[in-house]
Amino acid sequence: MSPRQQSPSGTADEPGRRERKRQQQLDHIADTAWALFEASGFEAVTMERIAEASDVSKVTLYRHFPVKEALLRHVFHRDLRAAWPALQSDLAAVVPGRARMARFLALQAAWCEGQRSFLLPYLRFRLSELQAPGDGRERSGLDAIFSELIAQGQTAGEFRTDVPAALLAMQFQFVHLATLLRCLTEPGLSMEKELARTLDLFCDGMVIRP
Amino acid sequence: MSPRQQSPSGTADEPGRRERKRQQQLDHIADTAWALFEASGFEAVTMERIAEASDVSKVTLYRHFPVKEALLRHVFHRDLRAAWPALQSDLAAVVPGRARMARFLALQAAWCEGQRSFLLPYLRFRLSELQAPGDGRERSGLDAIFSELIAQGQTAGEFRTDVPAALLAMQFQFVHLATLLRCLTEPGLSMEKELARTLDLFCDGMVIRP
DNA sequence: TAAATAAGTGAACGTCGTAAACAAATTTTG
DNA sequence: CAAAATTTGTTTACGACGTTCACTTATTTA
Repeated sequence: MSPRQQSPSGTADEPGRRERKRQQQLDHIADTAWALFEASGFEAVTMERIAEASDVSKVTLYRHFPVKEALLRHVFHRDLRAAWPALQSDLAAVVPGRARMARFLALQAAWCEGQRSFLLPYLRFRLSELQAPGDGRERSGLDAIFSELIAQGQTAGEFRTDVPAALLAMQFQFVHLATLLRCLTEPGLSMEKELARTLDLFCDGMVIRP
Repeated sequence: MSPRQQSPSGTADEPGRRERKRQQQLDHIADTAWALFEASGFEAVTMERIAEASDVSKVTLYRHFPVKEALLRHVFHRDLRAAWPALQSDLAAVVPGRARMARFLALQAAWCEGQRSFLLPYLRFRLSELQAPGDGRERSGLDAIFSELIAQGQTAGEFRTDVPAALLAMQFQFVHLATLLRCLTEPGLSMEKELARTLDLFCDGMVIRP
């Protein structure tokens, strides 16, 4: 055979056969788990059953997904990556800053409404892993997005710059998660309205001013 | 024996022998656990070891404290109850609203600095049980305090009233917890300064105004 | 005094998540 | 191309976790 090189093309984005099989394996396990969740509910499905149904050993399953919630994260993040281009061009049509954030939250609310079933355990998980921001954990797509949206608002002169965008984003992410959790646990709340209210409160503050 | 009545005195606050022994038992277990935590660190101590050291069966331990973190909560809440009167008279000397909240946070920061060792697992726990506010869970002392402080600010005309005090308190509690967690995980941050900054942000909002 | 209630005990069980030792496939290196 | 190194996966076993069940003991209530 001719000695072919592994990453010959200009960019180094060719994952290699091993990495490709790995991603396949990940997707396969996550999809299998998702089907089980839909059949029996998230809580009722055990890791052993997922391993069995995906036809991998328990140890292998744990290597890829240390906790059950990570399976949800895999699917949700894959969805987000898929929806990102369309989302981005939609946002580009709105002026940066507060208005663009409001638009993003409205879109997100609509998406979340369609995911009510497994959103609660996922948010719990996100909240618990949100605690140690600096320790090399893989940052979710969301905080990167918030950071970016807020930085845009700062550049536009609309948002204060005495607090770093990353810090503002972290604070906002907590009230954001809190709001979503409230909508999921308290019945009859509109996610869109509550998220809009949270954004207003975060922008205008609690103190009354003329 | 003469037929003594159980709760004869005007108020019904006489706990009865059983309840008294129960509280004793709770304190005894929590204190024993605390000693173990200080000796070996929170994570390293197992529930079995706590049961053994307190000389109660594992089932009994789990009956009183379903999770290890509940032991921390017992001690922390006992401390808060003990410190509450002094705290309250201190706060009464400051004008209600933002200034009083700032004072409370400063006091709390000082207290937290002395509790660094086991504060992190406790805050994680609080955050996780904070999710379902309405489902009959025992509310911590803190959210009641925040609700009260914020309601005072509303009465004084300083805080907006278009959002209920309870909702403002919940939102604030999240950014408050987030700030404490950040101070514990990132080294070299002053809790007092960061909490003050969080309060300022919550009061004034993210948007720049003249 | 008798019945109801609450707290506690001991043993056993199934699940969870991990560690150790080992096998197979794929890069990398000589 | 073959050998070594790395990655991926499996089997087995183990300790901790949290719960269930049947059973004692103490207190409250009738």
